[in-house]
Amino acid sequence: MGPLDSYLPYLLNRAGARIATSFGEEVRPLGASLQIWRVLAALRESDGRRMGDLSATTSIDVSTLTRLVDSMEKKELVARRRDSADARVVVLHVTPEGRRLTRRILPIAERYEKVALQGFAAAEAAQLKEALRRLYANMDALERPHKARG
Amino acid sequence: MGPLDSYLPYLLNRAGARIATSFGEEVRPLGASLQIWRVLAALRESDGRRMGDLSATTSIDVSTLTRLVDSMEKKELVARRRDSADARVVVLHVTPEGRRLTRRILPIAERYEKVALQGFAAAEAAQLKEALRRLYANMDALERPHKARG
DNA sequence: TCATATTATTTGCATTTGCAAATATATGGA
DNA sequence: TCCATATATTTGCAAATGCAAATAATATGA
Repeated sequence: MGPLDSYLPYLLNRAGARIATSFGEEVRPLGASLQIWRVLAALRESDGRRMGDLSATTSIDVSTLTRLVDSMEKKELVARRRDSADARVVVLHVTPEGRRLTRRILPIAERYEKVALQGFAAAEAAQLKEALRRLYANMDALERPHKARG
Repeated sequence: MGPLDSYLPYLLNRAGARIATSFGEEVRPLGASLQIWRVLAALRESDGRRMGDLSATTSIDVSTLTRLVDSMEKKELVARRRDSADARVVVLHVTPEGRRLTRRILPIAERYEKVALQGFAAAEAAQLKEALRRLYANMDALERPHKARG
């Protein structure tokens, strides 16, 4: 392996960690955290998702998610509901308070996207995103067979 | 903000998390972890780095790093040494045992790079890496002034 | 229908994490 | 020299994390 800064996982982690840390600092004064935002963003995309689904889309381990959702329920940001069709399933819904917080964080999130891609032509940005999707999909090849991914 | 899967920080985190989780599972049987690997890889690039430097290049918080290095010392993978010129500084050196572990992990790391970039033309891969470097540098714009980055 | 396997979520528990404060050393003036 | 400030690392402590086991409900098949 050559120099670190041509090693893809390194570059990926470094960029991701930097955004994550900085973003976390910014939303903290709002009583939020990066992980809280991830859940809210996933619910904003489609409300009433189940725990396992949320875990897959947020990349938060499902056991960690359970406890994160506990805390979010205490803050009245979301509400758990048992699925009527399949009682094993728990679905999450945002509350008005959750929507309010989401609205406050959204502009920050948009700013991050903008700053991160500063100096990128639209086509370059699109290319980068597509590459990240491809890369993610490529990892299927290493996944242990018993554990599927969304 | 549009759909999650066109939001860059989301794509970045998702790809990074997936590689990280999978890689972590693979090196665990070797008695290592992703974070241990990050430190070893940084030292492989240049041995005898100080804690703050290592923290910056691995994206591991320096207080976390202190304790990680404690555990790595116990495993005899690295050795702390006080800098003779400036006694505040601690520099880290790999031990033979550390080099042995590094050699065992290297092929795994190389495989990850290969798998992640499967189907990418060389030029595409180079482009992606360059984009990640640019993106990282772009984050300077948001960094609070007092806190520099390497 | 009963036993067994499967799927979804939570819990137990030890480890890791990261902010803030503490410690240790260094540096640059009065 | 002494004091104030800056820099490097560690520690205290509470919270977050993640694996494995436990719990709960459903589906399958004899």
